Amino acid sequence: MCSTANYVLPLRRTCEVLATPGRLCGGVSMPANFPGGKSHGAPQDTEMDMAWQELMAITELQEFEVSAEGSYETPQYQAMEPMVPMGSYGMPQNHPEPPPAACELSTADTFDGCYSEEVPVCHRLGTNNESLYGHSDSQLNQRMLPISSPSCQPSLMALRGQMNMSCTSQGHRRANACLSQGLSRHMLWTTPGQSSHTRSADDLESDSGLSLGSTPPLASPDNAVGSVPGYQSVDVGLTYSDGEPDRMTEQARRASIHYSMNYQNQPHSYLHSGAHQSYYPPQPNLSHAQPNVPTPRSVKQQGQVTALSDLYDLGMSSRGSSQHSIYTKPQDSISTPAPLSRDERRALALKIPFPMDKIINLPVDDFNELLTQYTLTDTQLALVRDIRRRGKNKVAAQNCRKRKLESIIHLERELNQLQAQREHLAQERLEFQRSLDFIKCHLTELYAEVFSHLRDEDGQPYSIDEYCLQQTPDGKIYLVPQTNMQKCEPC
DNA sequence: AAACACTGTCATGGC
DNA sequence: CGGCCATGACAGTGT
Repeated sequence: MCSTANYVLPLRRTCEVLATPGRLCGGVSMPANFPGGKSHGAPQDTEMDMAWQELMAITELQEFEVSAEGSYETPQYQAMEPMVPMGSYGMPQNHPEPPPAACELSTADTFDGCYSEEVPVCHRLGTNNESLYGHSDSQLNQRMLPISSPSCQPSLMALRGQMNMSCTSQGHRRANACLSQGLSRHMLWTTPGQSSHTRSADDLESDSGLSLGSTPPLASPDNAVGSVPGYQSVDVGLTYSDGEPDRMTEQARRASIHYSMNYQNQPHSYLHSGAHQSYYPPQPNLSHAQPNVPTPRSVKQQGQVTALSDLYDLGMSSRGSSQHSIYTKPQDSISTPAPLSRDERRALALKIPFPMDKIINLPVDDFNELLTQYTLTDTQLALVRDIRRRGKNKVAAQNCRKRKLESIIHLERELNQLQAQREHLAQERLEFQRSLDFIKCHLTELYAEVFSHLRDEDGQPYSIDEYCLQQTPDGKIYLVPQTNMQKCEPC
């Protein structure tokens, strides 16, 4: 059954083939007379057969290459195909302890105990030795993988030559855990040199509501108070400094409220537009700016709204919120409402006869229709359009910031996931590399074992340093002199 | 006082 | 072409 004749057939044919000039990269032939029959002892042959079968199986592994960064580049490996599915060899991660990276497997027992588990293919082969021994060389050849490039002879020596290569690239760089932390919201929000720009007094006024480009200067009543004739004709009966809203006296505030209440007689008075919404720019969702987490500021906002509601309940149309003072800590939220916003004050000053929410939220057609219902001066029209523009932009800015925050949260989450995935892949790569090192080590030992059983015509062993085994595209194995082998390597 | 967060506003570009 | 929207930038305000 375990006839070594079957085993040595390929090598006998090797001798025959090698006798043909030009077959192996220059036609170097080296007759390898392998002991056949019983003259060399069955036990030795059996052991050799097993080693050979394992070697043939391992040969398929020549393509099993985990590309390590500059650590393991072998053209012969890359030229071979196809690749054995990795799963067939059992990844070391299934074992509590990974196989040793160095050649520690010098005994067959070690193979049985380790490699057979690591490489199920070999295990399978080892348990079916008899049938394997009965294979004809063609059957054995079927187990040998073809070479992708016939002109380039794959060399088992290439594997042997790599046996000493250490896989130093296993160490993966730990994912930068600080990256996520570094991507702080603050970093994204901060704009350098913000405070370096100083505005002139006019600029400050523009910040207080002047529309520099879209609206002619007369559209700004704050400026127009002293400079625009059209505005001078407006007597609102109150004085305030736009730049000092907090200094708005209670008397002035009451005056403004009283003034606004005069609009109750108008067809679209502030109160008619809805008590809680009148003069109240759209606050689509105050929680937008601070999603989910109620900040002290949002609490204050709520309190402010409550106070405003009280005001409205009292019949006051004042919204009581300034663009910057809406979050002002209510010193006396009941008796002292927050000052009006600039636009609200301007609207009051110019006697705009409809509420802020309508100015801002009405569709453009309705808005234009609303404007046609009143005879407004150019100043008033400009102010109304500015109020509308600013109000819409305010909402847009709030939404924009909300989206920005959500985007940052999403990206941070994604970053964490990618970092975890990267670490997982790095670990997997390390395990693959260990497995590959083990397989290489095993292959080297099998290679040496095969050589130890080869004999020339005089019964002398072949030197592993002088000869090498080569596999041809048809799967045959040849014994080639090392010097010729080296000559063939460049191809 | 400095740093930071939040907000409103403007300018700009795209639709 | 006007209106709307999105967004970066800036400044004011509060914590």
